[in-house]
Amino acid sequence: MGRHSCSVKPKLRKGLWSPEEDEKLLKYITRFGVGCWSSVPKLAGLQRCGKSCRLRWINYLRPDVKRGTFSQQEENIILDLHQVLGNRWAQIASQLPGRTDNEIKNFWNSCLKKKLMKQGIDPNTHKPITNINTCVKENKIQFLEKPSKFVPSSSSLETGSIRDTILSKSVRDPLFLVEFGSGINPIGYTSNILTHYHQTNYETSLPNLASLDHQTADFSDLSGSKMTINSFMMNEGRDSSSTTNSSNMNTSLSAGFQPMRFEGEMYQLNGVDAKYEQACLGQWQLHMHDVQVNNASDFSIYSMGSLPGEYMTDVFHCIRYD
DNA sequence: AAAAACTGCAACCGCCAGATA
DNA sequence: CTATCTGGCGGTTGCAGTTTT
Repeated sequence: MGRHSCSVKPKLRKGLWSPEEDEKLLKYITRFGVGCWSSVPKLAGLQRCGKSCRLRWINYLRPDVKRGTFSQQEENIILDLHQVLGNRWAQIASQLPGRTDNEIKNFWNSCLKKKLMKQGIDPNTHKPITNINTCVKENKIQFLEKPSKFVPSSSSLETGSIRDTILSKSVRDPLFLVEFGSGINPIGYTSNILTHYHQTNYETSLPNLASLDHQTADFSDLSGSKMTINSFMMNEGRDSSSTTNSSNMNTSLSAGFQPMRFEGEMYQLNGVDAKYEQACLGQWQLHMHDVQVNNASDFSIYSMGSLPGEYMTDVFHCIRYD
């Protein structure tokens, strides 16, 4: 049929191009220019199919091919265009002089995609990663039937079940769920949950754990249920340096940060206050991880919003995959 | 030091659309 | 109109170098 594949023909070389082959192709194109690719191998003395020659020229030998790391500007252009065009690499490449579709595709798959996901952005839609409603609809998760041993705070859970609360809340953090593999008893299980609270605009973002300020706090309720939260504070990917004191929760941040000042209650755990003074100038994130659930199937964390009296609630619920 | 795992990237594969016989 | 050829494209693979165990 109308399709062809160079691999069908015998005796043709495949794989990486040798410097000699490059030289032959370069010499040929330089002298005769780009024409009918199917005749190039024969005329240039190459044991390659025309398609392979074309690709080698376009992606590597072409004199205007720009190699090396992508600049921040190029990265931004790719992100913007991908949001509009999707995986139309050739169209994206046409807006970046010297860059090939293959190079952009590779850059996307190996770098940008991961970067977006770390920020909690779905690389396909460029929107915050899937919310719990989708997970529930797709039967990816299942709520434990066992009720919480914690008494939910009246402020956030006064109406409906915890499940309802979770389903109705707008999910800001793609990893706000405590997840357990099938067969794992959540009681006594230490997860590596990561969550965050984004002060300024509630955008979702996965934490960059490269630079963190760390502190640990233990909490327990009246029934003796305990959890340990190691919290990290960072400032939007910038290097951070801080000193924290878990007893008085005063935090000072310097080096690479916009100055931060703490002046208010940070969060409250199931009625147990964690007198964690906070507030800030500029963007910041709070990450919590290593949440150890000793005796609870769910718990909640309350964070204070940027406006007086504004509270944000994160409800965590132990979930089991089946 | 060696093996395993990971990563980046060049190249290949299969499909498609347009051109041509 | 149909068959074939060709170039273009996006998805995928596999190699080589690097990092981790």
